[in-house]
Amino acid sequence: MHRLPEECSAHKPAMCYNTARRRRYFPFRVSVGIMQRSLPSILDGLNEQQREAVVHGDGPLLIFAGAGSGKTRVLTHRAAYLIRERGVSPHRILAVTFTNKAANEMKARLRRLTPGQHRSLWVGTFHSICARILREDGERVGVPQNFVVFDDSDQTALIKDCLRDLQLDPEQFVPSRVLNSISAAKNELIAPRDYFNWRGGRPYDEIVARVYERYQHQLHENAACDFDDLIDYTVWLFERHPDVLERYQDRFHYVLVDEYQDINFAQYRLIKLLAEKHRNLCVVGDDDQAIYGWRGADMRIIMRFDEDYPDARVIKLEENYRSTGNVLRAAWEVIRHNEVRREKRLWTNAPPGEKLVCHRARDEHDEAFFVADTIQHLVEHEGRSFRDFAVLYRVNAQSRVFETVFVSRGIPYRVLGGLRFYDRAEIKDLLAYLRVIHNPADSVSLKRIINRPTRGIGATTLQRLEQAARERGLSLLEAARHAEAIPEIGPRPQRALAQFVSLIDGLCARKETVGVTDLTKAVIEQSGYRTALEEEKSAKARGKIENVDELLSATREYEESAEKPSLAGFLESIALLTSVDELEEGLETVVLMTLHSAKGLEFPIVFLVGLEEGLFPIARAAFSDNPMELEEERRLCYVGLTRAKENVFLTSAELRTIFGRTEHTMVSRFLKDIPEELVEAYGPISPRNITWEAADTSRRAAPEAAESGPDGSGFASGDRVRHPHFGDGMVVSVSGTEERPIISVAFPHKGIKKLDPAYVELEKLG
DNA sequence: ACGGGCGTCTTTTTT
DNA sequence: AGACGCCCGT
Repeated sequence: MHRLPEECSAHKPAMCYNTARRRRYFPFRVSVGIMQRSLPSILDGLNEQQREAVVHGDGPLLIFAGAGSGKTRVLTHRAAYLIRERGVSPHRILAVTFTNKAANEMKARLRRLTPGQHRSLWVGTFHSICARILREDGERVGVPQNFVVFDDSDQTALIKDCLRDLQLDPEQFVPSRVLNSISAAKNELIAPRDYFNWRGGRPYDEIVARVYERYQHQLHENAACDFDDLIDYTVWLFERHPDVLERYQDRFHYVLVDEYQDINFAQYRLIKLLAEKHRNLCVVGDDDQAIYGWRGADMRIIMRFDEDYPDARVIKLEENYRSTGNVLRAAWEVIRHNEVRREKRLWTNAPPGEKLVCHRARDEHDEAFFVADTIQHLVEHEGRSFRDFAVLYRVNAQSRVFETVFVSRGIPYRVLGGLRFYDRAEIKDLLAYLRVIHNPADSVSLKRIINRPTRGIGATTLQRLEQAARERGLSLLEAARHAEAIPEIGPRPQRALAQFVSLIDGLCARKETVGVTDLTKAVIEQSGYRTALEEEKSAKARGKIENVDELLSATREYEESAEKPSLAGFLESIALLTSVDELEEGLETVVLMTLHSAKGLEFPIVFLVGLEEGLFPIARAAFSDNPMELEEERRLCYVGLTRAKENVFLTSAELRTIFGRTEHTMVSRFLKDIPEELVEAYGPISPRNITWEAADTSRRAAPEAAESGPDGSGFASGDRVRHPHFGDGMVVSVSGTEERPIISVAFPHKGIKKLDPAYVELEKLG
């Protein structure tokens, strides 16, 4: 019998901080169900619109599915309906989701609705589906069969190499920014040679274009794709090889796409090509929940669906089954301020429920105390469990204070999206070994491990080796294999290299005969990795050894659950894992995550924290004169509010220290959008460790009451000022001493400037 | 070749 | 406040 992990850990008094523990490989292990006597009905319990969407026949269909309107249900029931009632072979259906978790959930539900048939249905994320297609047919566009997927850190490492090769100053051309530009181009299917014109031909763009070109070249040399390549190469495969496209078109008579509001141009193109022939394209989305514009998603795509397909059926799902009336009303009051949105409004039969609670804390510690107090109170006195709560924040950096406070209070919690298990250095090292074994051309991974653990191959040797590899057109491993022919490398490093090559060769020889777990074991032992850690004898090293052992249970788990386990499959599934995929359900813990990660999830009680101008909405949007950025922030707020089934707590801090800077804050404008009658306010509370009852007595009428302009400079947060050079801006904070205040002013396009009024003439605007 | 220590820089969200 | 990179001493 397989013991599910929650059975083991649910009643442990200790917390399961995910900082110490790997999360399970598969977020969803669907428990083996009892045999279905009779199939669940497909149409029962659906409302009129849902039913309409499910039974829609052929032709394009657009479903606007508001938050909590039963979207997943409609999607799965539609697939089941096609299979059971219309005789469509599941083999002919493709369903594209945003996360693996959503894909797994859909599979699990389909298993119940169409037992025995669900297996041949393709469900996956854009990236996993494309990876699968490229694995099959990628060679037609130059993608080798054993390609690897480069993650974020691989990409950055490679970009840095490219900058170095082109002798560009990484100060001037910040790797992460260059990478963003390249990614933006790839989202729009722009190839390196078109980049310069596409961007408008500034001198900077010419440089980026050269880096882009080199980067692509290097990816190719490494037999690697980055995330965006997976989509782009598949589109190119389809565009250049109509026979391949037709094969897939004929396979997938029905295409379903979830989260359509968050797709980018390349993904749009891909879906368009796939669905072109049969035109049975069903897309589901909600323009009010479009929150990925910053990474190339284009909500105009969903807005224009009915222009693209004039015969499209459009169905709106507006009945909400998740939240109370008050929560829904609050969400509405926020989102209705957006200009760019389809007309629609969620409604519910549910009672109004409790009011939202708002609290303005003194600083971020008090904010965390308030959240902890509230959680403890509700758990102790109102029968709530820790799993009922989610703390949602705008930026990951906010999680730390909550972690500290939760640890001290003994509140069990998990943080999503921080440092993932697979991002840890020791795990990445071992994965790099596996990747080199799988794909010897992967020089980025090889560089990572060539001297880890240290084996006498230092920076100088590596440099010489790379040089030789470049000159001879060899991969790093090939160059290392012939190290004795490189005169620049001394005899000692040559021997070390020879030994390293034979280590890799030995491991490669075993990859065909042993499973992933045994191979990984061999890597850990033969590479000397474990020995090196054991010799270190520090607490840190012991933790690493634990993680290394955890990796072995991950491979074991993979081999048990995968249909056809392989090294390639294991590596790929890790590369395409998202942070929510690691959210295991049913654990008795509070969950902390960003608002972005929370999309698609729901919790009885939600804390929306850090509701401050400049944090949420984030500074860039708050002080930008591009209203679209603010609209995206507002949608993010809408997403946060609609995660709650029963209660919402909204918090902010008067003083916030973040990234080592302390600043006075103003309450978020989103909070002010919510009508007073929906909100009750608590605070401010000054003594720490207050109890809920204490907070209760310090109830105040308005949360903004504590806002003040705290100094003698004549300037306060929120003032509009005119600068002789920068123009008009808004004071966002006042710091420094009372005699010598320093004022931070946000100027549109120019960012936030720290100004000393003693030197600059600042005119206060009425 | 290697590791420690110091200084600098960065901080939106992530498939 | 933390991560990272660089430089220096061993």
